[in-house]
Amino acid sequence: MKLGAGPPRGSPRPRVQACVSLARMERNTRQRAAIRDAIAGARRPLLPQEVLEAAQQLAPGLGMATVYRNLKALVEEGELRAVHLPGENPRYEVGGEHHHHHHHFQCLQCQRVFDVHACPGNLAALAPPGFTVEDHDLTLYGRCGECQPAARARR
Amino acid sequence: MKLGAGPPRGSPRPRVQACVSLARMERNTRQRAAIRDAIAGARRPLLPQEVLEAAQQLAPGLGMATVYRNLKALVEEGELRAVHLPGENPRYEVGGEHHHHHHHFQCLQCQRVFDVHACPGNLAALAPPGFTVEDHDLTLYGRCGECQPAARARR
DNA sequence: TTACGTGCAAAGCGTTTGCAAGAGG
DNA sequence: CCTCTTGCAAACGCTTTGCACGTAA
Repeated sequence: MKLGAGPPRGSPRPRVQACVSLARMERNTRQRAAIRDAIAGARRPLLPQEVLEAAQQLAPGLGMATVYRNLKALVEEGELRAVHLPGENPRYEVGGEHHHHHHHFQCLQCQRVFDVHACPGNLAALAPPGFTVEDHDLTLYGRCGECQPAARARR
Repeated sequence: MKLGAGPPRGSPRPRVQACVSLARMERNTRQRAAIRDAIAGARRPLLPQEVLEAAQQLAPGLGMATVYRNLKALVEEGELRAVHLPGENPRYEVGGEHHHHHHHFQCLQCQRVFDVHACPGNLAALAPPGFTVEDHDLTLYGRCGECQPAARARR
């Protein structure tokens, strides 16, 4: 039962993009196009390994290092978004700057993830005194429309 | 800029504890006590590395492998809870089954994580129609009391 | 032509595991 | 005394990086 090392949880939370060490990736390469198309063509956030497999069909010989380098660059450019779910490796989906603040819903039965565009808002009051709230992440868990049990086994 | 491998994001969300392959750890060892005390004495979820450093003061010679083995066992026994924050390595805190529902706050400056005992509640309305909400995870981001900019460094 | 991007392989890092020595009961 | 637990080091798996070749512009 191996799990392996995780993703780069290193970088804490790049809320604001500093202008340092940006891997711009300005050239239009065959590999870069394949990676973008692979993600754009998926209906769900993809893991790096899934991106590799999908993009390799468009760009044979594509290597994992290139996938990681481009994912990182595309996220920095705002063309992609990293989707971090608790306890899960990061996935990647399309979503630019103009993509508004939203949250996610994960079905406890089918494990699929959905966007939730509603937001509870003003959560500043929840923090302890002396703390300043600047942002938040919210993940809802439950059952999606397709996984509603015949009866209802709420908790 | 290395980040390193991540934690075992493998298991999605162990809502219910299955009775398979439990690493019981039934003996009362000096190391096990040190690890439990280290976590119980902290006011926030600790990273494995932080647990090691704290527990080593109570049990010199303690190794990281023992920390991981005991963390895993204590979580399986329900004595500890793993705290998964988006894009972060897992942290560990006390909290059995009877431990009440709460959330977390991560300081964008010092990266430490604190418990938030408040809860916005009734988030069921946020989900799309036809979806059933059973639970949620909420993470607040901002600055903790000690990291308030110049102004006042409370607490 | 020339700097940037790619591929490969090796390094990094957090986590897990094999194995022999150590300790609880 | 016997088994479970520990500590060390190697193994693991995902991600990053060094370097030389390939290629967009």
